[in-house]
Amino acid sequence: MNDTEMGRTLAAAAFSRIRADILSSKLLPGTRLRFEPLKKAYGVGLSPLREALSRLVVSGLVTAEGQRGFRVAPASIEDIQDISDVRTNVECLAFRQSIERGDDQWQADVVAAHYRLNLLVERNAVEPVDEEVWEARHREFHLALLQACGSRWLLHIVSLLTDQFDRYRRLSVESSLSGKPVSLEHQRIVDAALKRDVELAVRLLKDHIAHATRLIIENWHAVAKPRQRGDATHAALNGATRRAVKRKSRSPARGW
Amino acid sequence: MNDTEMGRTLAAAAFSRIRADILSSKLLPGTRLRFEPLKKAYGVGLSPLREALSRLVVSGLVTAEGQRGFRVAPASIEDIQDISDVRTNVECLAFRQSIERGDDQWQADVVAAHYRLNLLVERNAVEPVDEEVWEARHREFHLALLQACGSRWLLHIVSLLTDQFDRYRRLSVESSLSGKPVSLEHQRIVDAALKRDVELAVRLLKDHIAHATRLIIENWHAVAKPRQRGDATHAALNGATRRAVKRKSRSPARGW
DNA sequence: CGTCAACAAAATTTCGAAGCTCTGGAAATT
DNA sequence: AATTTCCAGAGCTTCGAAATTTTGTTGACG
Repeated sequence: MNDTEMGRTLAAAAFSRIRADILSSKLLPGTRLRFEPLKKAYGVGLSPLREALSRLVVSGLVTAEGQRGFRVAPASIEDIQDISDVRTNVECLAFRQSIERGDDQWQADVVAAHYRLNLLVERNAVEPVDEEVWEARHREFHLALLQACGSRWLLHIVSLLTDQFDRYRRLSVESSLSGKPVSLEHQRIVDAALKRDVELAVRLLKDHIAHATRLIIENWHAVAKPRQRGDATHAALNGATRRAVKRKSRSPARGW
Repeated sequence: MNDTEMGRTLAAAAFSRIRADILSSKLLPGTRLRFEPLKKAYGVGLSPLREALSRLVVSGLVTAEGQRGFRVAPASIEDIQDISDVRTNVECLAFRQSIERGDDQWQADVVAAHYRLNLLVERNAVEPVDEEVWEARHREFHLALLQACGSRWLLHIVSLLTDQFDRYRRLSVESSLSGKPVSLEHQRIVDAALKRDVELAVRLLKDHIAHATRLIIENWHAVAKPRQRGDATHAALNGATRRAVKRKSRSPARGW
């Protein structure tokens, strides 16, 4: 495991790894997160685990209910619709500011990030590329576009929303790696941004997000419904299956 | 302590209480958060404390550095300026949607929240009103304005930013309780919102935030600089004072 | 006299066990 | 037969001590 992301404490490492497993849909929405299985799966004790899960609760990827433990945050069409709307608004705002304020260094970073992303897409035509790597590059590309906005908080909020959005995308869409239209959209966004055509660039980004959202929602019924509130942490992590649990569902929603 | 906010676990209770102490500036920016003092101050063990502090890290009110413990998030003029800008953008967006979508129930809630806030201001002319109560009502009022926006995530983000903003306001401004101009601004915002004059209402809200931000920044040098990276948890919680700590400051910033 | 290394003290992080709450099912009551 | 109460098992939460890491100090060396 790379030590780039994983901080210096076991708790921070567990946080990163569980977050990654939720984003990659190895842990499905509604899955109960029991401690014994998690201990075995991630090889850490209770304290770091609780700490990691607590952080994920505030991040919105996990829910905590009273004395009844943790679950992967549930997923719904209403939720992804909301996330998509808010992300569009916030990210376009940041993009606008970024284009207006960006200097030469920013332009260079955008070009570089775009190039690195494309490299993967091209290589993928020859040999299969690790999905995880593409996700990282894709995230870096979108971040690069906004980097010059000048607002730490805007970037932080976009980051939160990107986590949420990506979870839904990866839950619903098989893989965006080989998507030709996606690459074309990226190219056009870069072109408009470098030409400082704010209105066009922002519109293209907006369409890009809308396009992705449409794909997510179209595929929704095919993927998301089965075993929504499933119970099996262990199952999720090694392929076995268990019974689903019926419960009166004490208004789960999110913990805020 | 009311059991409304404090959840059902000790960890959740500690989270609420520490959060409240940071927002009320009982715990100053940069203050080291050592465990022994905190254990005594809040009467809980290590596990719930760590969990609470972990959640506060993600909330942006506390920073964590490797194996060197936790601190109250530092404060700076750049930071409050950024927070103010982002809050203005996000909150105005939510307000706009709220006015457009709000129904009768929303109007009634706005009027009620405004009335409850004013009640306190008037009572304050007779006997001193608890600052904590005013803060809660003030928050509820602003929330009521946005409640009809229809977006859970927008409200969540506004809530995050409000925490940050309020910390700076209470750190810098003595008390907004008896502020006559503030009350007038609230009144005008309500009037415009009820008349569904979106442009006017949004502009007034924008000015309201800008006004508060100006006060914060004007008072900045008088309050915020002294003992910025102070060391004393215990001191902060009972009034004593200790030496300041000089350190090479391994790029603190925020933990994201 | 300043710099560096080793040591000792303090603080944070982690582990494993004990306490408490919740869940599910069986027995008793209506 | 349906509802309620009680009990046992499972699981979550919390505590206190052990293990690591950091920090401050002292002494040796250049």
